Amino acid sequence: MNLITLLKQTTSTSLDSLYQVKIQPDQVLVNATKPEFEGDYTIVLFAFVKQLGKNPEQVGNDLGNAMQKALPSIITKFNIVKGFLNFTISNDYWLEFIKNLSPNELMPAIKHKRKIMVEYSSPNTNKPLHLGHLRNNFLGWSIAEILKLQGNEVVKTCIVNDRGIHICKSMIAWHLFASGATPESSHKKGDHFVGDYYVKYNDAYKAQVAELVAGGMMQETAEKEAPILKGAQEMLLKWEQGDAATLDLWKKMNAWVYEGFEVTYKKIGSDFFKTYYESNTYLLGKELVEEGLTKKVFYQKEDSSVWIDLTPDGLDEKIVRRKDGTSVYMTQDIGLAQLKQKEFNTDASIYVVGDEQNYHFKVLKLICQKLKQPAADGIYHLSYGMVELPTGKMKSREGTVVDADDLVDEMINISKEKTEALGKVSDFTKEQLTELYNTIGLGALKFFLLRVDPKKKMIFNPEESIDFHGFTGPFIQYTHARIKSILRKTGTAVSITPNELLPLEKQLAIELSTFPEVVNEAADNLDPSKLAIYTFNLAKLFNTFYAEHSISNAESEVKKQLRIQLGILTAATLQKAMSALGIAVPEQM
RNA sequence: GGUUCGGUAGCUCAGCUGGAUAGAGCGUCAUCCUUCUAAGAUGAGGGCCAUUGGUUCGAAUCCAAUCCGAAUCACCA
Repeated sequence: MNLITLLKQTTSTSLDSLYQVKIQPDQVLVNATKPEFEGDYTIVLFAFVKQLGKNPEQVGNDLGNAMQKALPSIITKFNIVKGFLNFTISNDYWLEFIKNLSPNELMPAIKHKRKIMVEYSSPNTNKPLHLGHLRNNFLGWSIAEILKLQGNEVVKTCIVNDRGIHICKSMIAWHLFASGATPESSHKKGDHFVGDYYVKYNDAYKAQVAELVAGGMMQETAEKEAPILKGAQEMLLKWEQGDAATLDLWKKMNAWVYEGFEVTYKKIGSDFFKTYYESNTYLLGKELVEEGLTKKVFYQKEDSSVWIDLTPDGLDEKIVRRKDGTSVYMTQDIGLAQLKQKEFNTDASIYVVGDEQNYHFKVLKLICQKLKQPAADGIYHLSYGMVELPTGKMKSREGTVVDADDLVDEMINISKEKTEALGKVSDFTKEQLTELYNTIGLGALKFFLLRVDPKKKMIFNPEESIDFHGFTGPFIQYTHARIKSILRKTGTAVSITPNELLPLEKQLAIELSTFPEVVNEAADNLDPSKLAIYTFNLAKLFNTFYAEHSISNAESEVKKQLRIQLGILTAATLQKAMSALGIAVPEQM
């Protein structure tokens, strides 16, 4: 059992036997003691002094004595400052902890394992990936790894948005302006090539609207009448009717995009167990509309469109089938949720989607619940904030985006420059160097995007390059490499014997002991930033320790053994935590 | 207008299930490589925690109102 839980329980039982008062262990607040006071853990007494009708000094003394008696091998002493009861934990307890912790078993599996689907990435096939997609991909990958670390089975999926009017826009632009050009002929990555035509469409559209307005047309009418828009709409219609030429063009252009995506995904390390294509799923959910009507969850208006009334739940009315019988986005999503449930039978399904769709997912879950879909309660939306530029939102069609490929390449280049300037890896082969640059560059980028609370929007300034010092991926990678360097010299065979613990040694042990809780917290909140912060704190603490105490040149052999073990455990914990963020840690850098 | 989310150091962010003197990183200034990797460490400076009121022994944290910003409330996806 972990120490904090033990302290809470013992507090509860001690108070019961002292005063015959029932206080649940959950109600007991146990904190790490502030450094300026003596002790390791603090129980806040105010919470129950009132209930007991005694002064804090009295309660603190009684409780302190009772707890020390109950846990003689753990609590060595206690003191009371105002309403705070500070316990000092015995060195033996921490020594045992350090001795028994295995680098291969840092994370005990949780009791209730689940099968969880994580859907992430969801690209559109009319443009290349940008910085916002990177946030999505890193979050999705990381939350999947965190859930796996807990012992869950995870299925990663992706839904590709490969049809619709926006796809037809780049198609019509290619049709009109490309005169047969291909990614090969223009030496471009396929997704970028197609994305260029999406921008070209938009430019042409704007020009046409302006022209119509200049000719005396109302702005609003012009926006509907622009010939290129008409062309795109016509293409969509043809696509839906299965027109062979249109489908050929669609397939050709999508294939270009997939080829480009594959390169990017490989580089950033995203993968999927199954990929769904909207062109296959956009008709799903039709039977569910019928079912909903029978169950009276949905109702039909005079024009025969079908709706659900969510006003009793504090939301609005929502359409689920148009009057022409076609389904809407929501209907598809309900259908897809049902399909995924049939195929994988998961306990929970996490959708990694931007916060602009908060409302959509609230409604989706609610409708699924009302339809009594088996997976309904397990729907979670990992909602993340947009990545914005100092000038505002990124817009693909305006071309004001930070391109994913460009940014990744830039990060790798910077890591190359910095590594070369430091000159610490002269013994590396060319392949090893390439791998190292990738590891560090991507590490910096991933950490940068994962270290903040997902639900907060973030501003990225392309003028300021992403840092390699301080609260960053490379800092943690560096700490890991440094420990490994020491361990290469000292060896890793250790035997821990009784020993006095210095404050920093104890602090390291305490920090290491909280790893499982942090993983669980990150998983429960779908928030990898909790782990990122933890790795930083651990690395920072180790660096302080490193500057203060020598490992290979320790005061005594006993100390050396102890510190080697602390080094092993710290390196392993950093490696585990970082890999759950999708970041590799090098042996040397 | 309704709903939701946010406002903490010059900048980027932690802390938010109420607890001791509000913490990091970057940037600024100063110190530390003949001893395990200086992508490091140590220290200084920097704060009406948006505003006002309330609850409480105790509020950055909870409640209410106000101000500012964002998203959303599509027969778009």
